[in-house]
Amino acid sequence: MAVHAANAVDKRRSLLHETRCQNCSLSSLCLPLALEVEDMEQFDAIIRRRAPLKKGESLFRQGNAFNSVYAVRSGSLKQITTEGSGDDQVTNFYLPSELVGLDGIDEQAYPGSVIALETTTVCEIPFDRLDSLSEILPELRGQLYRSMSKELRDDRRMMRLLSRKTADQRLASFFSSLSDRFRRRGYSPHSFRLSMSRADIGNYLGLAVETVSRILGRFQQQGLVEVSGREVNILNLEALVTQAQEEH
Amino acid sequence: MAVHAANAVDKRRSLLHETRCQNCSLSSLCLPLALEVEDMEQFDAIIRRRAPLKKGESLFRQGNAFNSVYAVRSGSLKQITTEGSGDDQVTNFYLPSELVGLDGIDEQAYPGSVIALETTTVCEIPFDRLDSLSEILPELRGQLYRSMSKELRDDRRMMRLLSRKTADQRLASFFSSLSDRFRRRGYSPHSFRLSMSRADIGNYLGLAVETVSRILGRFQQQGLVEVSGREVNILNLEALVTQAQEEH
DNA sequence: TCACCTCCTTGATCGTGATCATGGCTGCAT
DNA sequence: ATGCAGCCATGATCACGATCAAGGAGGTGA
Repeated sequence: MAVHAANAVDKRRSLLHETRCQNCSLSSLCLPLALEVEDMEQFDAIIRRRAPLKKGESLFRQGNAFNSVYAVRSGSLKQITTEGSGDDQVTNFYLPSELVGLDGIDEQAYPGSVIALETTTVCEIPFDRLDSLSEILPELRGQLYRSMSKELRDDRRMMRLLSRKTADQRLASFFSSLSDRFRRRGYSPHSFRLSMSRADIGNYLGLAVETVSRILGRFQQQGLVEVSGREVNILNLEALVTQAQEEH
Repeated sequence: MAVHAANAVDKRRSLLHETRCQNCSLSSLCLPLALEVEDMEQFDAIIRRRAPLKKGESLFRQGNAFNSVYAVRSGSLKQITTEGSGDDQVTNFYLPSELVGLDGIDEQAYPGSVIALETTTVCEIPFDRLDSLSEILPELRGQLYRSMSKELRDDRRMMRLLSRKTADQRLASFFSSLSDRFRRRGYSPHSFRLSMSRADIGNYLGLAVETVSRILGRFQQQGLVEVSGREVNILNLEALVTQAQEEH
């Protein structure tokens, strides 16, 4: 009987192209990374898989009630916060294994819209259940604290970038950071495809699109990268990292 | 016997001008805000009061091992992150009831130095004990999540400020935000003393000191504020808030 | 009282990156 | 093929705020 029920669940999951945390290639980067197998099953049980988002679709909109956080499974998304009329700001890009929505806990509403940059799948994690589970799984709780803490650190780095770095340094930072994030996820750190437009990049880095274009052109002339549309080849990561960290 | 021990503790505390969370005027803003009386006693028990910091002294330095978070009790502090040689960046100001050090959890080291801007007292909260206590006190855990989430939201607001706002808007934002924070803490939202220098403000907002000075002068001419050294009188908070939010 | 130091203000000039304007490229529908 | 739309590149000009320079205000110690 219990077996039947379990099978039914499994069947539904496989129909939706879903797998379990235990089999997920991202489990070493994702929230349950510190969990033992039996604990991971408990965690897995609270997760809701969602149908893939198509490019341009939103996971949620700014102001929607906060119920869940989401772990990116594949694809990528951007977070956009709007203030007043038409003044959009890209505040984050999310890659696989990253957690989306943590900034909505406080006000019980999402402070920005999150939009898929390509076909993207996410795992939905209802926050009240995550919170309850974090009560009995100290490792999970610790991981949640660490995730939020890391996001705080990253934000501080971003503030430094926005307030003290030149346009060149910002782009160098952006590309070396992307390269690093891809590397950690097992992709090539040298060759990848940007899922976001130049406009998104510029908006995120506090630069005009034209500036992004011009500087990418210059980087290419300097032999740092090879860019063709959204295909990127990093030729000299070393130099890019140096460039990103240089004093004015 | 137990009574004696308790008295001894009380005595030591009062010698150090310390009180308990239960009597603290900030308890409605601080971490234990959601706790019942008996729970607050448990929380109170893990807190270590520290001798006041004098102006310019540091609570901890960038890179120090992370052991505790701190709640500001009185006074104020700034967080500074240094990269390379001499490139300092002020990434935060902390006022009473705010939590310091949450961004150190992830790497078990503080990502920036935190320095008193005036005579300042803090409550030290050892993080491992806080974590343990958050296991049995769901309200405390929730409050911790909310604190971090709020900081994330504030960071996003800061990013928007740094990447899209003019110098005038940044200062208008800064003053209206300060005013609001003072108001919430029961101080006058119209009249207060800045504990940070113009240089600190400029650094924090991504502006040169000269620009800060000039714009404050202009605000004064426009009748928005009255500034004399570090004494601030906000004459037209309304206009300041509008100014801060205006599209370019 | 004076010298000294830090913090702040004000003026003049310069440079980075925004803005405006245009044209090319790519993909897509018909 | 053709037209259209979104995205990207490049050139010309402009403006905001940085930087350089100098001087004033206020506090502190000899």
